[in-house]
Amino acid sequence: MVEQFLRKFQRRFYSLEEFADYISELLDGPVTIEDSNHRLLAYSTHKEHTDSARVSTIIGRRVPEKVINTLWKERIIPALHHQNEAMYIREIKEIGLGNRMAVSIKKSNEILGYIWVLEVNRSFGEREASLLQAAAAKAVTQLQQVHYLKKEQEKNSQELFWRLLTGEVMEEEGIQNDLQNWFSKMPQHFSVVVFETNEEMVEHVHKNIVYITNTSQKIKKLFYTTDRNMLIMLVEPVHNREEKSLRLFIKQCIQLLKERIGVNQVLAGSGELCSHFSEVKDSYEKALDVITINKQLLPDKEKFVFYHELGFYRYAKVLLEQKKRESYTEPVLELLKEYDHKNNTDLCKSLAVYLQHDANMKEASKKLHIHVNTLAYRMKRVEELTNIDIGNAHQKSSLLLEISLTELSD
Amino acid sequence: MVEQFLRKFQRRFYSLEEFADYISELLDGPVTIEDSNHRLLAYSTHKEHTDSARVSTIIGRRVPEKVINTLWKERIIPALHHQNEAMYIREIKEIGLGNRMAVSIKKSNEILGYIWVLEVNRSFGEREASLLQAAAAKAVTQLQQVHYLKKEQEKNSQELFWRLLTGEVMEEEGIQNDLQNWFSKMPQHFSVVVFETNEEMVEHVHKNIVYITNTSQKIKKLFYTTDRNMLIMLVEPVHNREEKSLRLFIKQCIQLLKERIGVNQVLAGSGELCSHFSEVKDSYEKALDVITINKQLLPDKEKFVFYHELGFYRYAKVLLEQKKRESYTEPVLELLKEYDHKNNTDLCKSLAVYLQHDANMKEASKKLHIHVNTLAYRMKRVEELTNIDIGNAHQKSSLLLEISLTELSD
DNA sequence: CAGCCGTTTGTGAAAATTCACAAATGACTG
DNA sequence: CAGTCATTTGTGAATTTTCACAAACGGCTG
Repeated sequence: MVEQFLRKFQRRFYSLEEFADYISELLDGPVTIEDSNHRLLAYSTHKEHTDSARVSTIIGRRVPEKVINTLWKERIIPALHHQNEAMYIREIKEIGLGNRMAVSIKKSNEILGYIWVLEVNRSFGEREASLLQAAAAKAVTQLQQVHYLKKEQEKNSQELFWRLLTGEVMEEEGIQNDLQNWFSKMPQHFSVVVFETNEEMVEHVHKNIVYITNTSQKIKKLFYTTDRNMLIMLVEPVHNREEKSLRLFIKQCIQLLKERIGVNQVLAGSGELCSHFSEVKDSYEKALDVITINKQLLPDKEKFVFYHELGFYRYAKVLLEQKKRESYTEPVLELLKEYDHKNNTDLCKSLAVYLQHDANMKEASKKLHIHVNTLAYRMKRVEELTNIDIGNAHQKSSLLLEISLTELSD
Repeated sequence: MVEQFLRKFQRRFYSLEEFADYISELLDGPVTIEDSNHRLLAYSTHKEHTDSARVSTIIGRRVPEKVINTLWKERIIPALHHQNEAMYIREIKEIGLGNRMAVSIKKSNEILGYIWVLEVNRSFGEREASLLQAAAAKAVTQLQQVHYLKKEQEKNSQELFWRLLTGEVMEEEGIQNDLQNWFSKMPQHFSVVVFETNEEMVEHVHKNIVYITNTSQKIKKLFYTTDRNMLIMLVEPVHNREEKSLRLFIKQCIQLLKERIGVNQVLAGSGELCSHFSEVKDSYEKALDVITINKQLLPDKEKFVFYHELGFYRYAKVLLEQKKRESYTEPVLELLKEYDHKNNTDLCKSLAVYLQHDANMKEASKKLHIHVNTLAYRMKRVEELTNIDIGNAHQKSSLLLEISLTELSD
């Protein structure tokens, strides 16, 4: 059936809008065409009512993040990626999505975009699915030039970005000009974000991060480039609570990579937010520092996002160097380790968790799955054995530092 | 009168004991002769009863520390130092000291020792004072050879000590032999203690420290030497609670220097306790490290005694280096400082004291002389302004570290 | 000068933490 | 195998800490 409909598309369209309207007429429903990042490319004018998801998409010139997330959760987008046929999608009330049909626009397995048609007048069936599939085939040629232009732009942008990253921006004048050409509105605050994956799957993971970034509405991607297994981006938070939205974006990014493509080994880090392009280099280096620490943390530890969150970890390198150099072992921990080994106890870990939970007996004991009094007893024991005063801020702080350092893999 | 009694001492004494007995007969009371460090040199045999202070001195072969301290507090020892005449001393019940007369044995202003005579049979008056003064004059020649021998010994001991300090002890065999000749009983545990004074008064201060050390019964001085404005000692704690007695000794030493000669600028530090002479070098270096930190601490801060007490301060050097290098300022503290300056508030100091007092509102507020609720309010304010979570162990620890580092003079 | 805002202090109730004590367990020992 | 010792858990009372609220203060501004 598809073959016969292909003929219907053997004509020329002078714009994507015209193409959208044509499909709309054929299928008798509102049509939306998006690029691979769910940015609006074209939409049909159609008299009939339209669902709220489509309205927001058109107003915002992109599919709302919530809608994209739901489509992923419902396995609709993955399904569109995997198949060439058009898909019928039942309404999803909570995101204002009515019944519709969708198809992905693919060229040799690469996603170029999507076509959506709402079901308003006629019930969609086999016939409409085939029609849409034919439309998608035609769309490939329509989109390719857009796609090509973007790739060209990207190349230029990456060159510019590297100049910022390496601090090769001495001729402030020139770069300012370049940048003014680049942005319609100069970004106010921005930060370098780096993602690092392990060697395999680099390309796949990077593609997905870029996709997530492009569809994220918490931040705006200004530049991006890659360096071996690292993806480096300059991003601008959209909201006023800048740090927060940036943190949210990074956390979500890692979360989505896990959910959507099952990749766990992605580390991320952000440099400090800055407002001058001369600071980009510094932000980049700080982002790398964050990643370095995250890499050394135990797997179950909450990872850092910003450099200023590192606290004493920002000294980790020189501290570990000194520790290695002087071969002095903190006597308290040494003694406890010995005692633990000899008596089959767990004082060391208990102390660590206790300190990591801010000397909060309740929380620490919960974490350790022991009774509060048990922990209290152990801490009293620790005090007796090591002769430390557990209510002394300096000692506590020093021990926590020492414990944190020994926990770092090196 | 003194001159006429001098003739009575124009004879030869074949031992200090004989000399003591001779004085005892002349004055009709028990006699004790001590060296400059209140170590027993000789005592008369005398039938009459003797006070408990004298008994303990003879049993322990030295004047008990408590007695010495009281004699200092009562300004008796300083008086003996300053005058050449014999002094009458009223009984001091709490240390078991009966009425007695004393004189210092001096050679050109250097104290060589003391002679004590108890008043038991006859009441002492002018005549006895003059007799005792004459005895002291004679004693000079008696003690000089003891004194000379000791100086000789010291020279050899200092050479040996420097070999230990510089780790030039590769030929373990040889040094072991030397040491075995040196000590009747090989010391079990020992530590290097270093005192540092500012440039003026070095000699005076060092003399006093050595005196205090020699009279201290908490520790035994094994070796000592000096290096510019530093006094370096190897000491052995006498009691089983070794660390404690060593700490006590050092604290007391500094205390006594303040009380007795009004010197405030003395810094001290101990290395770690060790039990092999090959560890002496390391102990020495650690003692120097402790002093370095103590020197950098704010004047009102409690000073450290042992290296293992330094906690994170042991990393101070590399941390300060990195801070200087990277010119990154902790944003939380930066923000607070700014706010304080603009609004004439005291959030920075409040946070510092709060953290230094282990997040204990009551203690911190007491220290700051403000109401508990005021501090609570300020801390809430800090949280709002800087967006930190004050109940987070890592943040607290990091901030305390950062604050402590900024407080170090560099 | 009234009024606002940020700050400080006081009060007392509510919530939490700490502490003492008892009992049970289990490993190790003479 | 009884007994000791270190450890764990439970209970409830004592103590401390936290929190909300009111009131007052002082600098600043319209």
